Parts: sequence; C-alpha cells; structure tokens
Amino acid sequence: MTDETAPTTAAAEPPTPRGEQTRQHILDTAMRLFRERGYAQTTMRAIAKEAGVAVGNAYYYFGSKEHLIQRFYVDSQAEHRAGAAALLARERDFATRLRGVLHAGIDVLTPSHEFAATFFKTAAEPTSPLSPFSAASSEPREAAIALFRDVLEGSTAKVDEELRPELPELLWLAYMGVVLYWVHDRSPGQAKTRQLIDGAVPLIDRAVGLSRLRVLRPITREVLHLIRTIRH
Amino acid sequence: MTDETAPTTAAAEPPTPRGEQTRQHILDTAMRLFRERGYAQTTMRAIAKEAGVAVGNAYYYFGSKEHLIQRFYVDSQAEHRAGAAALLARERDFATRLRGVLHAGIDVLTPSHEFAATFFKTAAEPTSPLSPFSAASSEPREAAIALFRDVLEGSTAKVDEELRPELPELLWLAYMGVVLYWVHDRSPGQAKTRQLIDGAVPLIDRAVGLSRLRVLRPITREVLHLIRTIRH
DNA sequence: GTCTATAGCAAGATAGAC
DNA sequence: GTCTATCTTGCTATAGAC
Repeated sequence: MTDETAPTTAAAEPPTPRGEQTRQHILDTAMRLFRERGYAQTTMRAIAKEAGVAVGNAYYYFGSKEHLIQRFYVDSQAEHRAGAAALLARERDFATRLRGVLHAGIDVLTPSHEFAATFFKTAAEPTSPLSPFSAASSEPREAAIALFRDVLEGSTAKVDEELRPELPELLWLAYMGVVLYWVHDRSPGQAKTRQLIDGAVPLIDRAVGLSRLRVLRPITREVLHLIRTIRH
Repeated sequence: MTDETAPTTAAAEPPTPRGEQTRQHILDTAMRLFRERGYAQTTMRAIAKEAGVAVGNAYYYFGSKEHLIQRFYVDSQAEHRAGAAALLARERDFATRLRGVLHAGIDVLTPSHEFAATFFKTAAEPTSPLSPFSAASSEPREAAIALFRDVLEGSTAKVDEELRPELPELLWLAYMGVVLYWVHDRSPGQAKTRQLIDGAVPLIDRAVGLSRLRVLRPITREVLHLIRTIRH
C-alpha cells in the first residue's frame, strides 16, 4: 500500500509505470504469437492466457485486436527511422540515401513477413482508422513522409523547384508500392523485393534529375498538376 | 431416388440444374444485401434467411463469406468487358480507347462503392486465393489483362516493339492503381477518380509514344529489364 | 487507475442427421 | 442438397479486488 514504487496520486498522467509495463507485455506477447501462428490463428484468449492476464485486461489496453496492429505500425516506423539514421548521417548522395532507406524499411519488416500480410490487408480497408491513408494514421504517416523529406533535403540532389516540396510524399508513395510488392513476394528471403529497390532507385534518381530539363518541364508541370488535383 | 430429375450417376459433372439455381439465388441475395447494408453488416444468417435457405446450405455452395466476393470479382470482369465493347468496336485512337476502358471499369464498380472497399481489403491479402495476384485468380486476371491487350492491339498506337508485349499487363497494373484510389476516394460521386483517369491517360499516352525515341531507348530497356526481373 | 474472473452475445464456420 | 445443432472467437458487461 505504502510501497515507495507506487505513487499515491502522482502528477504523472500518461503512462503509469505499472500499466505501461503490462501494456508492453501484452503487445510483445501478441507480436510473438502473431509471428509464430499468424494473425487469424492467434485468438485474444490465447494472447491473454500467454501474457498471464485476463481477456478484459487486454481489451483495457487495446480497444480491439486490430489496435494491436496499429501499435505495430507505429513501432515499425520508429525502428525504420532508427535503422536508417546512421546512413543518413554519413551519406549525401540522393540515390544512395533513398536506396538505404528503402532497404532499411524492408529490414525492419522482414521478421514479420507472414504477419505483415494481414497488416496490409487491414491497412487497405479505407474505412478503417488503421489505413495509412486515414486521418487517424496521419501522425505515423507524416512521420514516414518526414523520413523521405530527410532523404531529399540531406542530399546534394538538384531538383526542380516546383517538384521539390511534393517529392517526399511521392517517395513515400513509392515506398508503399515496394511494401505492397514485398507483402506478395514469395521469393526466398524476398530477394525480388531487394532487386526491385535496386532497380527502381536509379530510375527514380534519373527521373528526378531530368525533371529540371527545359524540354521536360511541361510534362513535370502536368504531372504535378495532376497530383495536386487528385490529392485528398 | 428414381426421380427423373435426379440423375443416378450422370456424366454431367459441374452444375446440377437445381443446385446451380440455388447457388445463383444465394449469390444474388448476398450481392443485394451487400449493396444495401455493406459487407460487414450483412451476416451469413441474414443472407441465408433472405434467400430462404439454411446457413449450412449457403456454406455448402460458398466455402466462406469471402468466397462470395470472388464471384463478384469474376462477374465484374465480364460486365467490364461488355461495357467497353461498343467503344472498342468503334474507336481506334489509343488514348481514347484506354480512357474509355478505365471509365467503364469504374462505371461497373460504382454501384458497389461501399462494398467494394471490403472487396479490396480482402484482395490485398496475399495468402488469400482472392487476391488478384494469386494463382487462383489467374483466370479473371488474365481476362482483365486481355482486355487491355485489346485496347492496345485494336488501336493505331505506335509502340516500341520491346515494350509492346509487356504493355497490356502494365496497363492493367495502372488500372489496379486507379481502383485502389477509387476505393479510398471520398469525393462526391468519386469525381476525383474520374479526374485521375482523365489526367493520367494523356501522360500514359505520351510516355508510350516517347518509348520509341532513340534517346530514351536505354531508359525504356532499363524499365523493361526491371519489370521482367521482378515479375513473379 | 489496474486487474481478475466469469458470463454472455453475435456471427463465422462446421458436423452430422435426413 | 439441405437442415438443425453446435463450436469458436471477437468483443462486451458486470462485479469486485487491490
């Protein structure tokens, strides 16, 4: 009761130490089971039992089974940034930076390849708050786009001035495309996804460089106009 | 037992007349309810009750609720082709044909916009046989790609000879992108999707034309090489 | 505020009788 | 082929302990 580790009515609001520990434990257990048996085959009852808590307690921390995935999404994003940090601090070449960040993203996701399939399924649902395009996900999405802004702005790349502010979001979109491919990639170790990255980056790099060319300026503007028109 | 309508061990294998009737009735009922109330809100119990059959009977014909969607996918494909037929018979300009086929595809899907969201969610699951990329869906996918082959081959477009055989599949991929956008499109009447089509078609048309240019040949080849490498 | 235990609902899916 | 009964599981609700 009067245990020193338990504050009486502490000013600390967001994460009660004990609660945060339980929350993390439930999340870790869930992720492990998802990886071991897959998403659908892992029941909330099993997660609770394995974590040594009551079912109601799991729901106390995570509103639904899908909310566990949302945390996975946020955590992966943070890991991605951390995994790319060293390269971004050292390297200035745009293509090298982009290539490194794309590979780092896949590196983070790889241990969850089976499970990530379900993650993407959930994410594709537009009405779901878990969709990376939804308002509810705007925070992790913005963080992801910021990572690609860093790729660009920390580089020596010369980019059309009109294209520059839009490019980070376009790079993020391209990354979403890579992830979609990766999810469906059945090659050993998802080697084809790595080939996709290595092949696409030089093309993107060249396209970005060409965007400044006089002759291609009208096309650049047309593309940009289309993008602005259809953006939500 | 000796009823004339019930063949003893008939050579006819696939569709028993009566069974096919029940099957179709269940499917029609399900589609109607999906459109009226949405996918999640339509229970298998409701479908069975509305169709006047037992739940188990619905499962006898459709292995799961998701399998009802697969039929939707196949049916939509047929409707798409039919909806585009008149235009393809009349028009020879590549851009016009492509634009018409893309709009026709969205026309077919529009009455099911709410429901199609769930369809796409299901389709994004790579392990599901319902994914448009899966082996199980290869038949409808091939039919869809064939439609875009028709768009190209019935046109007067001059295309790089190396690109030509790959282009139909690339156009189908672009169409998948349009559908993905449409699913997330919350604008009234999905007007933005229509803008996307109208804006993207001229760009695609121009890119296809440019593929023959001497200077761009290396890039064309590089893109083609990448595509061939990463294809499953 | 954190957690347990238990009961119960709704709905997807299955088993076995007819 | 078709039905009824049953199972499983996501999720909720309640009541109470610390």
